[in-house]
Amino acid sequence: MSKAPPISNGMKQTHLFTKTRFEAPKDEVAKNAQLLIRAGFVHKDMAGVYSVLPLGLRVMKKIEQVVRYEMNMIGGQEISLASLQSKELWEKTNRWDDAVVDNWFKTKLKNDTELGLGFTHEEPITEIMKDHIRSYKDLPRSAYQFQTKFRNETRAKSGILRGREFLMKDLYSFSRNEEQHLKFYEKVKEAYWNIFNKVGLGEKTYYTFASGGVFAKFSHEFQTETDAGEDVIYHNIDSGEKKEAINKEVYTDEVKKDLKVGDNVIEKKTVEVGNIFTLGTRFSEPLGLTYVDENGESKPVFMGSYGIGIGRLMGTIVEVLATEKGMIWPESVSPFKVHLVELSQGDEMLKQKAIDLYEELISKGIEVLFDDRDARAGEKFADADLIGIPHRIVISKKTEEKGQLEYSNRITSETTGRSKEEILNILK
RNA sequence: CGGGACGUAGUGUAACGGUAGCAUAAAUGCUUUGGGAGCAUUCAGUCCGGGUUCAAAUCCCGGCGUCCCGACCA
Repeated sequence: MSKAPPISNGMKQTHLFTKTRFEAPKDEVAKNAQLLIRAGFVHKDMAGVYSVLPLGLRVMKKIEQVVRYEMNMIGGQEISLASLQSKELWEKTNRWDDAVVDNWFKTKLKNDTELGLGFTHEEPITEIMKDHIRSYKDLPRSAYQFQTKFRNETRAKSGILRGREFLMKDLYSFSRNEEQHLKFYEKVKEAYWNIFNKVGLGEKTYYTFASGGVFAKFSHEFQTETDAGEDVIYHNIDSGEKKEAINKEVYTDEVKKDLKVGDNVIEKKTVEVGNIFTLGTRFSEPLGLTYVDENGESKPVFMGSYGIGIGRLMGTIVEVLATEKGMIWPESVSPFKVHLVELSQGDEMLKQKAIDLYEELISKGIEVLFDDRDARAGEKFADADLIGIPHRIVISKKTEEKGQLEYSNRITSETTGRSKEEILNILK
């Protein structure tokens, strides 16, 4: 009896409060921000701070869902950590001092107690795990969240790729020793590849060796090739299928020798879309997160942390896949699956037919953005190209005469007359 | 944080120290209708605070804000 309200699968553009705009704002140079703002996906509040609007939020949620699935598959448990951070906790790991961490946003309670706005969460998650990890039998464990991070960057840039407030997926792992940790590390690596492949960035992404910190020779970054990026990596051409590279920051003769990389490399400009990091006991020791092993011995937990910037990922997808005409979303993260465009031009029968089709698609569980606006064809097509939904259906006098609908694909630009059944088959 | 550029209707752009204009968007009407239409009418602007001057969008000082290059990015 009870049916989910169909409204959540569909959106009429006459109802959507955001508008597209023809021109990009003059103060945005980055392609990602220009297109996302023009299409009404985000709104810039101030330098490095963007609010997310309905279409943009749908993309963010889709990306989250792709990431969430992979995190769950490797045993990650979703949580939500607080943004307000206590000074005392961070002093224990020597990360409160502005001389050590220069991008804290700090604030105060009414009684002058100092607080920070979380820029990462190793400390609080470690503190929490002290309540729940006692024995080697409790390990390994991992937990992740999607949460807004605050970083007081000296310079925000590249549109939404480097902001002061941004949504991030951060995963933390807890293992009994390095060996157990590395097993999980490899699983995260695979999960990350799945994620970047699913969101359409796999081909342009490189598993990159970067500086590792205290407990590991290297950390690993997933770097996606784009001119909007701020990192430089070197990819060994001889490595064939392997999408591996070395970050410029560690590209020394010694490292090249270590990784058996010759001089046959190409330089690429990239953006860091993910990272995986061995933390070892950097946090568990100062904070006292220990477990007891089989011999009754108390040992510090061996940790790792793994991040993916959700907003940055959205921006990178735009950078990599968009054309001059507009964005192109892979189906996995598109705000809607289909863009239904009606060109009824005052023909009530045709309009009703379009509405019926809209409702039918929704009832079949297909997400539809319905351009029911009373606008000219050119404007509608231009907006559809800008918004970048992968499948488009046009219903018009022309299609009516042929007894067909028109289907076109944003990615291939292929446009064909097809029956409704054929189209439903494509959308399956 | 160092250097540079800049700030004019919702958006994008003009204006020598002397009438703030154009385009677009928005509103109304008529025409038009498969790739950002046409005509007419309307709405709408000089970031903030000082100073110079008969007169400041324009020159000077301070602030705020934005972008770019660099540094930084644990």
